[in-house]
Amino acid sequence: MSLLANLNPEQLAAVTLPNQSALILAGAGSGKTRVLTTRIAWLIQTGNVSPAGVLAVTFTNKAAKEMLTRISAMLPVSTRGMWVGTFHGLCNRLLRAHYRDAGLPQLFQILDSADQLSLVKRVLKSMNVDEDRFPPKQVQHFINGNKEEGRRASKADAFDEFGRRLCEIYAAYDEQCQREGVVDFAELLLRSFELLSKNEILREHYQGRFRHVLVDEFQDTNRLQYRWLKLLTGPGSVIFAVGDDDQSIYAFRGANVGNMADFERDFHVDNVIRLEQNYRSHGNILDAANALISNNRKRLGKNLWTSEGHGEPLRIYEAQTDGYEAHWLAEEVQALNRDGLARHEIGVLYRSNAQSRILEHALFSAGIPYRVYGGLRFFERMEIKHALAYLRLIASSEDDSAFLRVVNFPVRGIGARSLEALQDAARTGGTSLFNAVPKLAGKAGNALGAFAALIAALRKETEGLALPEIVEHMLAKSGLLAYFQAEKDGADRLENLQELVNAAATFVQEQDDAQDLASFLAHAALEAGEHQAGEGSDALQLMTVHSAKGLEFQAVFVTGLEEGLFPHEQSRNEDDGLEEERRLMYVAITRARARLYLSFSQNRMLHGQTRYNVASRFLDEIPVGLVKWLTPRMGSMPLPGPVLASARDVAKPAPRATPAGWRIGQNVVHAKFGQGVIVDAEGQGPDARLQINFGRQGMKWLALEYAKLSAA
DNA sequence: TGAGGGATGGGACCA
DNA sequence: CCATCCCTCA
Repeated sequence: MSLLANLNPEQLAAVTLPNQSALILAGAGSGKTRVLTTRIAWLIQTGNVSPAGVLAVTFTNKAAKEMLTRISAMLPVSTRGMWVGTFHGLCNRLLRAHYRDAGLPQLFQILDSADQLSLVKRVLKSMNVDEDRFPPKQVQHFINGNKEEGRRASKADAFDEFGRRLCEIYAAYDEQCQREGVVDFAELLLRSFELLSKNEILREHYQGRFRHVLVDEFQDTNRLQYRWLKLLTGPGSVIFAVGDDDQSIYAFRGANVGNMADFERDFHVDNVIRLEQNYRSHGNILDAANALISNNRKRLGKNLWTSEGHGEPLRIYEAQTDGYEAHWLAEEVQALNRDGLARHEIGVLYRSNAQSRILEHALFSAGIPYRVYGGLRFFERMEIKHALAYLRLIASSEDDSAFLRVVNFPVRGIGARSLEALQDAARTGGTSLFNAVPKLAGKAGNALGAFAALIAALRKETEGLALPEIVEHMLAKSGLLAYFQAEKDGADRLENLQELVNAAATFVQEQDDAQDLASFLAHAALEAGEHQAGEGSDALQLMTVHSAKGLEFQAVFVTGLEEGLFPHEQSRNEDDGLEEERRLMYVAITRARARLYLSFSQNRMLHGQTRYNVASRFLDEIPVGLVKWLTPRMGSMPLPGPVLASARDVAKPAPRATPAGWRIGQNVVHAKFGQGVIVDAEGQGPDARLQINFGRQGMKWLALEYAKLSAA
C-alpha cells in the first residue's frame, strides 16, 4: 500500500497500531506529523473508522492546517465531517452547536487576552479594588490558572484574606462575562468540559462518535485539556497521543508533562513507541543534543540517531560585547550567502525578545534583509481591534467591552463623566451599557444617544449584506476610515483596514457552512493571523527559541549563550526551571540541519547597564569532540582590535576604582566557586571586596583578603 | 483631549 | 536602554 511506503519500522508500527490507546514518543525531526496524518489516512482507508469518527487536536492553527492539507493529499475522500483543529477551535465548535445547554447566548463572543485584561480592570474598578494590591495582570493569571485546573471561583484556593478576595473578583469577573455574553480562552475549554461532564446524553453521543482521538504535542497539554480528552473518549474509543517530553517548554503557561505518565497509567498503554530516527540533522548536531539533554533527570528517555553522516563540528564563537557578537553574525551570514545558502534557510535564535534589537541593528547596517517573528499579529492591531468592536456591537448589544472601546473612538465628546453615569445606570437597571443609553438625559445623553443611533443604523443598513460589505459599510459609517485618513501616519492603518475587508472575503470563500458575522468574529479571536507579512521574500529568520519550535533551518545561530540569559536568571527560582531551560536549548540545537553556530558574549547591555557574564553551562555540556571554537577557547581573548562602528560598542562601561591587580570584567577562578567574572568592586586595601558572577554558583561578594582568587 | 514628563519595570507563547 | 503607564497641564 503506497500510504505505508518509506515508513521506518517504528513509524510503521505506530501508523498501523491496532485499536488501542498509544503513546508515541516522537523525537525532534522524527517524522511526527507524517505519522499522525498517515495514521488517520490509514484508519480511514482500511475502513477502521469513518471520517466523522476522527477527532484530531493540535495547539496551533498552523499545525491544524498542515494536518488537514496532508490528510487530503493522501486521501481521495473528503475530509469533511472530520474534526481537526485546535483545542480552542474545537471547543468553540462544540459550544456553538450546544450553546443553550452550555448556558451561553447564541452569539457569544470570544475575548483574547488583551480583551480579558481590560475586562478584569473594569471589574476591579467596579468593586473598588486597589489595583496596587491586586495587579490586573496577576488577577488575570489567577483566573486563568484556576480555570486551567478546572476550578470555578467557588472552588479556587482561598487560604487567607487575600485569596478570598481574589476568589470574589474571579466570581465577579465570571458574572460579568456571563452578562456580556463573552467567553475567554480558558473558558472555552472549561465550559465545554463542564457541558460534557454534566450532560450525559451529549457526552455519550460524542464518546460514541469519536472512535479515534489523536493528539499532537501531547507534552504541552494542561490538566484541563487532559481531562477534556478523557471525557471525550468513551469505552469504545482510543487515544493516539504524540509528544516529546524533551521538548516540553511551556510549563510556564500551564503545560503539564506529567500528563504523559498519567496517560500511560489511565489508558493502560503498555507499548510506548519511540521514534528516534532523525531525518533532519547531521550526526554531530544530534550527538550534541543527546549529550545535553542527558543532563536532565526527569525524562522518559530517548536517543536521536541518523543514518546520515556526522557532518561538520558545531561552531562556537565568543565575543567581547553583544555588539561584536551581532557584527560577527552579520558577516558570517553574508559568507553563507556567498556560499549559496539562501537567507530564509538561516535561523537566528535567542532566548528573549530584547536581544533582537542589537542583532537587527547589525543586520540593518550590513544591509541584510531579515524578518523578526513575534510581536503584534493582524487581528491584534489597534485599528483592527476597533473595527472588530464595531462589528461586535452590531452583532450584540450586550457587549460592554466592545462598547467601551469605540464609544468615543473616533472622538465624539463622550468623556469619563458621561460613561460613569452610564455605567451607574446600567448597573442599577441590570442592563448592558448600550441598552442603558436611553435612560440618560441631558448633554451626555445626547452624545451617547447619537452613538447608539449610529450603531442601530449600522445594524439596519448592513442587514442582509454579505460579510465583506458589512465590514466595508461599517468602516465608512463609523468614521474609522475618515479618522485614519486624517491621521498623519495613518496610511499603514488604512491599509490594514482594507485588508480586513479582504480577510472577510477570504473567510466567506473558505467556509462552506457558517458565513455570518458571529463566526467571522470567532475566527478573528481564534486565529489572530500572521505576525508579519513578507512571507515570500528571502529574509533571514529571527525569532525566540520558543517560537522556533517545530521549524528547521539549514543553518542555525543560537546567540546569547550566557549564564543568566540562557539559562535565564529567573529559572533558578523555579521548580525544575533549569531542566526546562535545558529542554529549550535542546529545541534550539535540533532546529539545525547542517550547520550550527553557538555564540556568547562577555559583556552585554541589559536594562541599560552592562552585565558581565560567563558562558552558559550548556556549552560545557556539549562534548568537546563535537565542537570547534572560532575564537580562542574561553576567556583568553586579546583586547579588541579596531572592529565596530556602533557608538554603543565603543563606549566602555564607566571605569570603577578596583583594588590593584584586578579589573571589572576580568575572568577569575575561585577554589570553590570555579570560573567567574568580576562585576563590581568596593573598598581598598584590607577592606576591598569584589562582586563576582560565578554563573551557576550565583553572584557573590568576596573579601579579597580571604578569598583565594586567581586570574583566569 | 492629547502631548509630554516622570516613574517604573523588564521571560518565553498560543488560543 | 526602552517601552509603557499614569499623571499633569495647556
